[in-house]
Amino acid sequence: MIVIIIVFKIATWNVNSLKVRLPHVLEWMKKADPDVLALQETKSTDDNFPLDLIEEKGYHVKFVGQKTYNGVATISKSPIEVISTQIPNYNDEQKRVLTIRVKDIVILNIYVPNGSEIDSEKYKYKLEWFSKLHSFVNDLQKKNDQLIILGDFNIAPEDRDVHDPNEWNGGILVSDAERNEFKKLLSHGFVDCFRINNKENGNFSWWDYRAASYKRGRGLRIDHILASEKFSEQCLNCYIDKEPRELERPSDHTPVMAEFNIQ
DNA sequence: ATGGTCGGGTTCCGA
Repeated sequence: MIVIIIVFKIATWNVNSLKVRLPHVLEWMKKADPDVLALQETKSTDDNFPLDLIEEKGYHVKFVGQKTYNGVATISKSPIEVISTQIPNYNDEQKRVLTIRVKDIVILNIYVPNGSEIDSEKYKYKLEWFSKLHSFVNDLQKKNDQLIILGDFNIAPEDRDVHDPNEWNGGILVSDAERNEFKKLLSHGFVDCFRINNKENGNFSWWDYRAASYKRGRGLRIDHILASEKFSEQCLNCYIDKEPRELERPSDHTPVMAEFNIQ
């Protein structure tokens, strides 16, 4: 009996300005060969989006941006159908969401608000944003079996995702309220792909630019790929690639990629 | 050691 495995690779990367990071992105795509790459913090208006430079490499891309802040884009080797460029029924000026379909897989690319400080206005916005996300995800689940939520969640789900849990204890990105939002996604039928096979601590996707955090290993795992439960059974592997964090002028985040058997 | 460094776009804000 011959078993055919078709591997479909889905990745996420907060690039912190696509204009600055496009060479890193194209180089990484050549190396890692993702079928889909979700980008956050493009910081590009739609007018200025480097559409031609991506399409001339043979990729498809959809994007939603704004001036100065936020912005998300999703690049794909095969054609993209856009489902939504926002959370429906949520009047939010900030461009943080892009939902697409590629090959019967629905992929929700999110840039979760950072939250700034506990109990700040931005923190309240982060929690409100999540409440709207949950109902959107619930709707998507009704219609789609193969569902991916990925992006910069700005949440380190557990202490093993934090370089020094005591130092971070209760702060932004690790507070109970934020972690509960992440847990709620898991309890509503999603699996954190990275944690299927890797239970270790010390695996991070973001290191602050300041205080030589990367060199000192002071990171957090805040970029995630969640798969709907049934689809997660097809996940073969999920890894964080630290290599781009070592380049000149790196993003403060590094890519995360999950591989699925779609046969 | 309670700071630091990026990016965008102006002379500061957000992360």
